[in-house]
Amino acid sequence: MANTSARMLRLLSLLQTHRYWPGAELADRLEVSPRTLRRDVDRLRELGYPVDAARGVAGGYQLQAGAAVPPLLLDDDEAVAIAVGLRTAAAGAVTGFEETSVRALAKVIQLLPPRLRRRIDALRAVTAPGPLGGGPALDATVLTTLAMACRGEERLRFDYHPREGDPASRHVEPHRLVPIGRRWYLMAWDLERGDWRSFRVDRLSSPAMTGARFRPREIPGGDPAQWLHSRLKAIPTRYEVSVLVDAPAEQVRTAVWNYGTVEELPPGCRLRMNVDDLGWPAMVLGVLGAAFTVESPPELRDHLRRTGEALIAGSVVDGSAPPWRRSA
Amino acid sequence: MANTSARMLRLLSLLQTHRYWPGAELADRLEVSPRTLRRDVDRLRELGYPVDAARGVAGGYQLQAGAAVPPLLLDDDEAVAIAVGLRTAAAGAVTGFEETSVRALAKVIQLLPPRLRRRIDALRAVTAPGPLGGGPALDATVLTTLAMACRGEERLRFDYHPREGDPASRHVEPHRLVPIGRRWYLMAWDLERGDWRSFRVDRLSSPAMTGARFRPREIPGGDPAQWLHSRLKAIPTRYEVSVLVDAPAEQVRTAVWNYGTVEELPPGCRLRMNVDDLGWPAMVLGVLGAAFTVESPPELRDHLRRTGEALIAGSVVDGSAPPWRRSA
DNA sequence: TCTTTGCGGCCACTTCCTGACCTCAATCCG
DNA sequence: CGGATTGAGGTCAGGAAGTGGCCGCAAAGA
Repeated sequence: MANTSARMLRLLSLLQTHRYWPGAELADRLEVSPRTLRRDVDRLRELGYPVDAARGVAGGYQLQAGAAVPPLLLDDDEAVAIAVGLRTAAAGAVTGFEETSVRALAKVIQLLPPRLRRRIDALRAVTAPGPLGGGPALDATVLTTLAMACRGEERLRFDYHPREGDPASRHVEPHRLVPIGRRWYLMAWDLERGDWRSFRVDRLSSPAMTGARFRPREIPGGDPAQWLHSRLKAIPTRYEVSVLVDAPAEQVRTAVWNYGTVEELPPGCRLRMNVDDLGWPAMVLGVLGAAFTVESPPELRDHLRRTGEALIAGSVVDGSAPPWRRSA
Repeated sequence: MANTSARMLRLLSLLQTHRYWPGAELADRLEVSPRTLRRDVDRLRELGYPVDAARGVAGGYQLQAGAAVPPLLLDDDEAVAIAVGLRTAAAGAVTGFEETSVRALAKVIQLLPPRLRRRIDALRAVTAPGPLGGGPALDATVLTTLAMACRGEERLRFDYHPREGDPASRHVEPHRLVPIGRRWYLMAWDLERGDWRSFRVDRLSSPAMTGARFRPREIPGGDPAQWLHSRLKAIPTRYEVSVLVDAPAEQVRTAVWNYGTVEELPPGCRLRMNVDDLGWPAMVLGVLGAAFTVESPPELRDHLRRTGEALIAGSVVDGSAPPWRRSA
């Protein structure tokens, strides 16, 4: 603790917390003379972290924004908040940030003390917001374990429940984690099969890093995202939704988030979505409040009619017991 | 750059990135002898950051999780991802983390270089997820400016558009930022009126820190959240929704997020929400797919009927032009 | 078994850190 | 305007600490 480096870190930490610190107080906290404090501040400035100083009564030091990101010195709550925020972003709350968020999350998680990790894991699954249960539930712990294994180039064992067939244990060299649509895929070299495989993260459970490290192999084709895309084209979704909507494309785009594609078709637009569950498109259409026509699939028509009837039924004025009680 | 402190930070940074570093390479990068590197690693360990070392061929150093959060050394992308994630969490994506997230966000934002801040601000408004336009649009830049002013104890000017009356400029000493329900409120001492006031953040625009610092006053009653709550009770929402739902309380609770309260009423439950817009409760009811009865308000019945009819209308099979084209 | 790679003691040399003292400069207050 | 407060920074001497080179040792893996 008597170290200079340690003191500099503490100083940085102090400067990151409150905001204006009188020199005397800083010197006191760091247990050095004011002269040395001034030198420390100078050192920080030389390192590229601009420290602002105000003179006169109620003067003090303050860390400002500089050219580089200074080392963030976080307390527990802040670290947890950051991890939680990243996890949400990774789960798709912010379009386009899934991958970067997972990378940053892996870094943060890896450095976090176990007790904080537990606090974060306590908020178990993070569902992508929006679908209200329509999206696949994503176990954030699984996701971060995978990300850490990719980063650390560590072999991985997990149970995998394929679309068809029985669950089985796998042993792989994990390479990349790729978000496509609202899902995450793990690209890995399957050690038992001796070939590249992609795994849907939500079908994967109890991943465990084995501790064995490996040298990354060449990824076929170079671009993993593209490779995955080409593989996934073959996999069908349950419903291909196509709806003509009488609303500006922009409005529809906002409502569907990035769950579907919107095609301008003045004065309205065509909305296409690939989903396994019809609840989400129904909700979007209901909220839009615009006229629309279903092109496909027929099942969506049924679903909409049923939802519509349910809404109307519930809106009936009825002073007696609710219908679901009467029928019971 | 020839400094020990700087080198330690660089070492920490390196150890935070890849994962396993051969000692020779680290020594090379830091431009010191291997012996000194070993000493640096020791120093890190003494500071409480556990560095794992593996011997033998393909050995190396690796930073592990320790008792404390080590200084996070982030690159640009990671910093942006963190800020974006925090912003989303602050906007209410994760229940219960709004306040902590905003605090952490203020800290991060304050330290971020302007170019990164611009990248973050480019993703303008973050709407609370869920309502799909139903919640108030929150300008994240405004929110962080307020948080920074609170933290830095700097006076603030902004334009405020009250619920009733004309917009006017305000000059305040900002004290706390409090999330209540889905909204943010700023507690501040109004300098012109010489009294405590609360401001709804989404009614507030172009905030600017004046640079003048102030000494925080005593907050009346001590607990700001409570004080605000008592103030807000008086303010009515437009609709008080109450619906009996034939579904387990737990399921309903998941669907409404924290927009309303759910009261067990076996075999179903009663859902209460206070909203300004009926779209959100309608959506929840539609997605639930359970039978329900509206208790109040009457407007919700109309709204549901109209939505239901719209859904049914759109589900009609019709090979020709869509209805909204025929009528045009 | 042999090689690779980290561990850490020892030593001499050099660097830089520290606290004390001083003068100066900006800011705020009355 | 003058005095008080608070930061800036030069200089100096003593001492603490960092450094590289050397060594033998201990794991881990082929």
